Amino acid sequence: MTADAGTSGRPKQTAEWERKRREILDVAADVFFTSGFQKGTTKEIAERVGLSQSTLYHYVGSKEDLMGEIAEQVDRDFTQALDDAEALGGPPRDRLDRIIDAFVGALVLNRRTFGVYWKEFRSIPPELAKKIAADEQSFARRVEAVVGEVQAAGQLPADHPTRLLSQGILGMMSWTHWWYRSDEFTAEQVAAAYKALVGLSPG
Amino acid sequence: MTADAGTSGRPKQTAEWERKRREILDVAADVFFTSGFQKGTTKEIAERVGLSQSTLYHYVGSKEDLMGEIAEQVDRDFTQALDDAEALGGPPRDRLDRIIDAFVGALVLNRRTFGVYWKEFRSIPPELAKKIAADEQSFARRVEAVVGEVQAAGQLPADHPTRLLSQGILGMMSWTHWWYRSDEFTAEQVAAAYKALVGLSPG
DNA sequence: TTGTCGGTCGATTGATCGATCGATTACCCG
DNA sequence: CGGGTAATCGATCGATCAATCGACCGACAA
Repeated sequence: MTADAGTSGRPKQTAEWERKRREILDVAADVFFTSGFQKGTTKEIAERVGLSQSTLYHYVGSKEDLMGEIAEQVDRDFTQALDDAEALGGPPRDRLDRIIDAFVGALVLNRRTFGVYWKEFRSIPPELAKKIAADEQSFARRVEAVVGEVQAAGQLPADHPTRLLSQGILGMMSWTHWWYRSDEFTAEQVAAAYKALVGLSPG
Repeated sequence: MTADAGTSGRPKQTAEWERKRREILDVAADVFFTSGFQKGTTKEIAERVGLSQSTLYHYVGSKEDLMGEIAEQVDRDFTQALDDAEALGGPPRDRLDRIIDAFVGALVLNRRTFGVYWKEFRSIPPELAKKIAADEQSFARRVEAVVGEVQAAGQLPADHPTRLLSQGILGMMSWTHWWYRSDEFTAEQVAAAYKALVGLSPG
């Protein structure tokens, strides 16, 4: 991936170069979010960054690479949020509370990036997609484990499969990307409502 | 849309013709679901129905039309499910119960079609997309109204915006299309778990 | 038998777009 | 100044596909 290591090496301008790269990624996420991966053209991305279409390829190996890096970012955000939420320990219900806070927070902060991730999952380079799918599954399993503990503690209905309750919670949160507009509610309000909805203590 | 009423009229074979049309729509939904609207080719659709790419155009006006009709189907399913659920009346909580049952039921029954609807919403012909977006909004408002009543009845937390609770429930249900596999759980199990999760009486 | 017409196909067209190439300019180091 | 390298661009290539066109076939009616 990432047409890395050419023959003589990549530019040293790591300062400005990396900054521009970041900008390209951001713009790409926005373009893919509004137009989709296939319809969003490299020309549009390039021009919004102030480059010609061909110059874009000095910063990026291919259009697919762009998608790949966006997905990797989301992947990292997922696990980071979960790690943070679980690091503090405490009773199961508190951990689930924090997972919801962290997940909703991350999602609201990067609505477009997360949206691209879900809507355009098929456009991720196959190799990378495999790894990311595995990560996502392990993510789901970790959440499931916490939900299971909450059930055992009697704070969620125990007479239903843990997997279903867990998927319900994950879905509730994930779906936020579909309707959320930043001028209506804060991430905290959303998270608080979700926690209340599943019978957890409000934020 | 729907290159309808040409000059002299469409074929009379309404029997076989309509049957083939239906088959094309089904296959298209499947192709779009697995490959996406842009990547899924008319050639693939045609061949899976047993026609040549060009012959497909005797049954369909354009690729966009296919997408449009898939979306209209989902649109109808949405409102149908809601109408059915509300027709019986009764206390708010019962109505919300039935909405969840109906929505999850419809979604599980047509996973691929619903998935296409959400992932490829941008590919719906603009004119139609406007109408469908309006329908979806009115759908959301109707659910919101019921959720509000349930809150008023003290069966959902009242200290959170109705809209957020409603979106949470809708999201939980909608997301099902992302992970659901028919060989693990039935629609009833899923619906029951969702109802329990939001503190409603189990099915 | 012959004419019509629905259904079918292969070939082609036309447009879009990702990616490459060669040339030009700007910048830094000696 | 002057050589090298990064960054930029315009032009172009090559591939993909939706959509059209013209021809053929077979059923059914007169």
